[in-house]
Amino acid sequence: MFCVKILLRFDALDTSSMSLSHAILTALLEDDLTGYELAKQFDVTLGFFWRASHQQIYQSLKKLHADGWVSVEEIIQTGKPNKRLYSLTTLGSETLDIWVKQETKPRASKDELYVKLYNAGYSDVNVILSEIRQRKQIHEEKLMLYRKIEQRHYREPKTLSLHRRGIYLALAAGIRQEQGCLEWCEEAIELLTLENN
Amino acid sequence: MFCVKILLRFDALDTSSMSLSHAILTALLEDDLTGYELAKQFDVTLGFFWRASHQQIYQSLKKLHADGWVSVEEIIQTGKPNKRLYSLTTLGSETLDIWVKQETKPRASKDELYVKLYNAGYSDVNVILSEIRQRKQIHEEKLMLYRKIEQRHYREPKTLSLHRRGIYLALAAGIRQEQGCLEWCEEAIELLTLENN
DNA sequence: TAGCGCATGTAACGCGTTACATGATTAC
DNA sequence: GTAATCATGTAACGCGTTACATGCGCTA
Repeated sequence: MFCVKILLRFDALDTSSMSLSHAILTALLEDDLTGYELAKQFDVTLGFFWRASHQQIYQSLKKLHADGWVSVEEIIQTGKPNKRLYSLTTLGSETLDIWVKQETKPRASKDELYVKLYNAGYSDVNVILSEIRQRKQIHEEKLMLYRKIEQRHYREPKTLSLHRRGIYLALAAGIRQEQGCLEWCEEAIELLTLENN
Repeated sequence: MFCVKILLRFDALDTSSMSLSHAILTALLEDDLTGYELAKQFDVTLGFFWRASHQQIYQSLKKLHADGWVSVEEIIQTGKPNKRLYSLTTLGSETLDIWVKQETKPRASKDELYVKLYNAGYSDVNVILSEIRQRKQIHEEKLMLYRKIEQRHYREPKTLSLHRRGIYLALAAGIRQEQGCLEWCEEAIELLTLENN
């Protein structure tokens, strides 16, 4: 008896990962934007949930353009560098739609701080404590920012359009998360400040 | 006028990132383990906060060994493949300690679901909704698991040793997170099920 | 006889970060 | 004179994922 193994490779476009691309396409849904503007956009709204550096964005845009998911218009400027204004193509929005409809598994949020906690008792707790205190402050600041945005633009979520409700929900997730982290920091500080054992 | 640029590169060991390595070292604090056992370990406790596949782990172990942070003992077995049992070296635990004392910025938890929410109003909401419902179930299951562990081993955190308090706090963070996500899912389902607009 | 558990690995490839690079204009 | 803003990029490198590979023993 013998056995023949046949290996066939279908190197299809990997639409499943490449999430930055999809985040960019999403940002382009509402507005045509340049790479520079996208990078700024990612520093605020969308970037709360998906960080990206300008280097990454320019690389992605190049790829998105090569794949025909976005089109470019070069805008000549004087006194400033020229711009490249990107917009969604039909193919692009179709691809985005397909992606939205695909399932995505939640990726375990990796946080080194939790790994560090496993070192309590082996390493100096005060160092970990001071890091948690710092974290607490960060979460407080973020929470305040999110709440401010909520107050300004999303006071009555039920009256919003579907699209704005989606954005509100992303914000709401951020608020809950920061709130939870904040409370955790307080619990952690209390528990680690107790008389040692 | 001219200008001479001198570029010096100090390619020091990058101790700042490489977090999987540190997670492995942390796991080795308590026990000597094989790669296989580590992979299983990462499927439970530590892995709640830092996922890793066996491929990654074997690669990291190789590197950790080359750097002298762990030592190996080959264990000959019959009927099964041999094992390689790893243990922390003095250098390894020192390096770990240095890492713990370094600051780590919280990495924005990337979640594609939030990006997808920005597509509400452009793409089919029902698809997003059903994904949120699925998420809800996942969070419920995780929460139950975490609570079970809490009940079993961490009922009175204040009486625990420092080391166990650290682990409890990691667990507590997990509980809060799942709880928060769960509540968010409920809010989202309610808001997106409303009469469309 | 098919599949799972044990146990270890290699290879390919994409994502993400950091460092480096340019060059004009405007504001302090 | 210094720094920030506008605007675009390249290169190097490590992290993470997926696919592929091996091979014995036990159990349903």
